[in-house]
Amino acid sequence: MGRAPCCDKNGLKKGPWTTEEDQKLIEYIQKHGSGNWRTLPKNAGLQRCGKSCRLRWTNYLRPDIKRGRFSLEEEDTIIQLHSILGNKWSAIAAHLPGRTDNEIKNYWNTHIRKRLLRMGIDPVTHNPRLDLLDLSSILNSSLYNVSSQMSTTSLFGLRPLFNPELLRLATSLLSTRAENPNLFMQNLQQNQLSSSTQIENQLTHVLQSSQIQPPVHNILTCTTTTTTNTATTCIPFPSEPQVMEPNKEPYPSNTTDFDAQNFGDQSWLSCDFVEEYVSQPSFNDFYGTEIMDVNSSQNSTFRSNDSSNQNFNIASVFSTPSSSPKLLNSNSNSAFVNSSSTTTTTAEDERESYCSSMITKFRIPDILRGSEFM
DNA sequence: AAAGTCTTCAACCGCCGGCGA
DNA sequence: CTCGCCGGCGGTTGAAGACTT
Repeated sequence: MGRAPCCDKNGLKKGPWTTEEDQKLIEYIQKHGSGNWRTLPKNAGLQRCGKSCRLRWTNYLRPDIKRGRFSLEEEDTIIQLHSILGNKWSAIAAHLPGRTDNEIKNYWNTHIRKRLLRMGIDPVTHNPRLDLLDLSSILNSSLYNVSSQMSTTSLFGLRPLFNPELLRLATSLLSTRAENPNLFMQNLQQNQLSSSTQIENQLTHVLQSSQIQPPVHNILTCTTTTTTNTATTCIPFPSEPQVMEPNKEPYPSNTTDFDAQNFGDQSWLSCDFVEEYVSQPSFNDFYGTEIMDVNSSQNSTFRSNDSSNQNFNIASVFSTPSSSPKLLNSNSNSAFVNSSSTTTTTAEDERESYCSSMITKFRIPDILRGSEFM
């Protein structure tokens, strides 16, 4: 049996709303509330179907709707939530007060999604697009001096660290963050150490299951590019967390390509897949991500808003290629933005850089920092 | 200045799940 | 239990404006 249409469409207006129609709808809802959408248009004197009225109200006329460009923080949140929730726009919108699911969906499709694609990130999986990466150059480099035993899955996406339960908990955590930031931060702080340890254990397990010995006391690096303005996230692994002093070089500054090196007790899991890599305070404020900025000018600046934050995470084990042709398949037809440091930086570029750093940092381990996941 | 192309986003469409009769 | 209604959701469309040639 076919379903009856939501409303009789005969004689009902479609298309853009006029200001008069808007006014009628607003006045009616202010008086009577937004109860029965089916009968609302008739009662309000509108030649529209109830669905259209509801859409107009929820997506445009509602007084609590925030209009205007999305802030970096909002973008940040959208990307994070999308990596967890996928295209659950209403769920994402629930975490962004004043933004509608439709608006977020549009913004994703017209801005963020395209930007991720330009940066070689699959907007669906939030992983680097392997088809755009020159895998041979990566595998032939000194990256993970462990021949080819590590699977690309664990190599790139840390997917093995993910499981549905973690996803559920991550969602829960983010809800907590939105609803009660204080509680969220409290939970984070209470569990920093255990989280850190357990993440390391998980990674160790992954490595072992891949028949790879954990690179204790060695620096595991990728071959660096000659691109300027390179930044790298370094993760002590698996030694104890440590604090990097600002402007203190964690490794020889004149080294741009270092294979397994021993730096005393410091063990680093580092990566420099990304070239344009901008640390963003907003993100660090929340996740406490530690970023090591490795400029070819030999200034290795450790950026952290909070020097007391001794957290380290396994985030950004893989950063994202955004500008270096070396890492992308030159035969690819995909659009490619070469945002070298000599290029004039636009607002969009900045967002792209921010997006790059953010999306990279928001790998699974960032989520795992939350106590609830352990 | 005009034509063509691209981008944006409000609005529509169809499907789905919850709920009550 | 089944059916129909309703609200909500995600995917898609297309008009309008912006941009390029």
